[in-house]
Amino acid sequence: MPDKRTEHPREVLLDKVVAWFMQHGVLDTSMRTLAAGVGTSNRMLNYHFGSREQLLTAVIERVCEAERQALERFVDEASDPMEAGARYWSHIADTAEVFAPLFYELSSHAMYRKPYAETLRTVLTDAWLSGFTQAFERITTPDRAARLARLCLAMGRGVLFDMALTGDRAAADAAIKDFTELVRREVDHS
Amino acid sequence: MPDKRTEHPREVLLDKVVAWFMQHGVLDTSMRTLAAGVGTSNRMLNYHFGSREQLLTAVIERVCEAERQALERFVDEASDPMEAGARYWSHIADTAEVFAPLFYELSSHAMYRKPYAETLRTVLTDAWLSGFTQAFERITTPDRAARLARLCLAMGRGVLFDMALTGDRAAADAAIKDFTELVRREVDHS
DNA sequence: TCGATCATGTAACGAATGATACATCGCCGG
DNA sequence: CCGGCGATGTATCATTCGTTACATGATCGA
Repeated sequence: MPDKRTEHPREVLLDKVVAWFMQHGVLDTSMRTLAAGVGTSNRMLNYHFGSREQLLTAVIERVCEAERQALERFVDEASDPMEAGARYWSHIADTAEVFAPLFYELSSHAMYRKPYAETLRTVLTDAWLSGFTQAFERITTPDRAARLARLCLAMGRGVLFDMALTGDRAAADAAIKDFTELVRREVDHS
Repeated sequence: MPDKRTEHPREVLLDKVVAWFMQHGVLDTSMRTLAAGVGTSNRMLNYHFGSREQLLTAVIERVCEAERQALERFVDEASDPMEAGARYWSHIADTAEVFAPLFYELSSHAMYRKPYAETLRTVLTDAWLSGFTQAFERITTPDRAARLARLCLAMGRGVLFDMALTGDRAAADAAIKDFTELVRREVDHS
């Protein structure tokens, strides 16, 4: 068990804040509502994070960090990119119900605000694109690897979007399966 | 020129509101800020729309209506679904810079609120899925048409998302081109 | 034990919010 | 010409917002 003093209350609070945001949304949640939702006071939120803006930044960094770790695991396991992708998709899908709305909300927020867009673009697009490309280069040419990587990334997000909006997990799984086969045939035939 | 009295001020106001939202975002825009942005007063926004919530509903219905018309044009022209899709993509891409952020913002908003989700799901997913499926049934089996339709829809949204976040139109065009060829080969080989 | 430092609760501030009451304007029908 | 009605401007309501001042509690080293 970690020493109580080493788990800074700010981090513990941030975990709860992210969890709350995943269930209730970010942009129309006030500091007081959020504070009540995570069992503290708005006074504490401002004490630990400084301001609402800094809290939002911390939230974005936290989810981006989770993304980075997920990518790292993916690259480590991606000896067969197709299989690793399929396995990773099931993890995404399992957690998507609470994760996807926050993901798209923060992203749309970033589309209006360049500084956020820069951060999210780096983490969500550049990093994943690089990871996918590396993985595909093990089974095809670099040029084709880059193209397939972009398609996989886009497809994953599109399917995730549909699932978040419709709640239809089965259809999403089927779509990923269809697409995986499509790509596999494409790689084999080349 | 249409009679001045028949273009209800509410509708012309709604046009301006949607345009403003596309450039500046919805959720953190106040009635006063919005009113100033579209050259009126918050008094007028409440007069014509009743409340902020009803205004948001009107905005969603407006963009959904635009979607419906776009779909209608697509289905009419989709004798060759692949070519129609490519043509329609270029239209999407041209208008995406101001359209996509609002699209994803409203969608993420809907993911937290079931009533909105129902409306958006019907217009954004069911209708388009049906349109794509119809188009593909002209060149392949019904089962495969449904599967391909879902893939195309998801891919379009994923690529649109990437483009909105990165601003990289060329990469998006290339991805759509790659995917189109992928699908075309799949249809031809079956 | 004592003091220091971090954490927390209470209460309040000024500003901004969504909404409205009231008066007024302009236009068209009679 | 005027009477009604939709549209608009002005001013303000009560709330809620993000933030902060001040006081108190908790915990641990010296």
